[in-house]
Amino acid sequence: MIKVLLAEDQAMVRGALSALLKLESDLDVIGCAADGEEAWQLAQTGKPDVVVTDIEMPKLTGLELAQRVREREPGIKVIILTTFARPGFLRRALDAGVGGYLLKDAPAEQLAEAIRKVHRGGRAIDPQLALEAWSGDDPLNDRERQVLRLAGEGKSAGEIAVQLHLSQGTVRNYLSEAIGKLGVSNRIEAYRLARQKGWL
Amino acid sequence: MIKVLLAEDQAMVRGALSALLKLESDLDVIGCAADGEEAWQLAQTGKPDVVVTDIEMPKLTGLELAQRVREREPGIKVIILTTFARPGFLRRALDAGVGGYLLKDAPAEQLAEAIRKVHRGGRAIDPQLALEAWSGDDPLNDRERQVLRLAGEGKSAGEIAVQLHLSQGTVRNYLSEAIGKLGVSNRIEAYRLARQKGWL
DNA sequence: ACTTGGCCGTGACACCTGTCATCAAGCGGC
DNA sequence: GCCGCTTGATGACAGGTGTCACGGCCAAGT
Repeated sequence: MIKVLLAEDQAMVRGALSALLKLESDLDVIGCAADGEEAWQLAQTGKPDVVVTDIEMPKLTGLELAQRVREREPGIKVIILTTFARPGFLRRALDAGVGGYLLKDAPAEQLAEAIRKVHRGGRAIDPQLALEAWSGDDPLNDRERQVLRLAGEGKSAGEIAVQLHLSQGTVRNYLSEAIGKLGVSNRIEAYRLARQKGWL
Repeated sequence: MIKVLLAEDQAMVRGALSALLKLESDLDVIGCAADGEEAWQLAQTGKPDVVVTDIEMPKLTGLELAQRVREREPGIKVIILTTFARPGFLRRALDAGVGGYLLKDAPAEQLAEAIRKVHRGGRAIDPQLALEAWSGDDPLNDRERQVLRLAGEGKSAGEIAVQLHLSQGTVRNYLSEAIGKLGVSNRIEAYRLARQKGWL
């Protein structure tokens, strides 16, 4: 009997996934968490074999959760289950030592399969995504990322400068750098591209 | 026995919701569709009592599907099940005559309940969303929406002008109008706000 | 025929953006 | 020490953006 903990912020999806896994006779859903923090609590008390988690969650993201689990509960495996086919996310997930990375686009049967495979010590990485992951590296540095994030929220160079304690000119330099590196022609496109790639 | 058709583009979620509904003894999931077009085909052949559909789907959105169902298969009820708590979406859904509008944030039990209620001829609208829906009207006209959509993709006034066969100055006027109406200070914020409200 | 209102365009202005060359301070490394 | 490197600042410039006033056109209303 494989003990599974489910972390997913959308209640409807959480309940549905739970129902899905309960159909499998060799899986035991020992808990459901609505955010990363709750998942971490339940992981410590419930001692699941595998944690299935979304990435975008309140309080603690799935990636942060994975990292913490590896550091402090290395016996527990983590599988990321997310909407986002972003190479950057997969990269970071692998860095955090996850056992699996599945997309919500994948057929439902794959989830139980992945849980069994990871529990046996294997890895379950979405195949087409695995290819993409090594196709493009994040060219941005920390400052460029920060600046781009704020620019994407509609902030002007001046506002960004205040927030980051830089001069306005420096902010514009970083933005210009980012725009150049990404091969686009303005901050909006730069933001969209970086976001789509999972680089923010 | 209530016959249910499920339309949802993410396979994992589709399968999970199907598993969830199959736990209910009075519900019969007669089909699952991965896009709006497939859902429409299955709705015609399978004659479900209720269609549960996501909004964002390939080929035909949930809103368009709802409209078509009301026009050509008025006996079939539609329930929208979506991530997006956007007043504009709810408004359009109600205009399309849907029987229910649920959020994926809602507890899983509500789905079966909503299906039963709608099948009995009732309505199942997410309560907090119903309030919001009448709180703010879309102040934008068609041109402003078009221009804002393109601006949000990072296009400059010149590029937008070419695409819409307008002059660059006119495009800037529309953008300025939209920015003013939304009470923000640049096109990026205007785009984000309009998008968040479901007005694009 | 006259007015009203929506749609589109123009021109002018201040300000913001994106680019580039350049400079200064700090920080390991050999 | 001197070197190379990084981080941040500065100033200048062309071009884009946001605002505004104004003018023409056309389809209703009256």
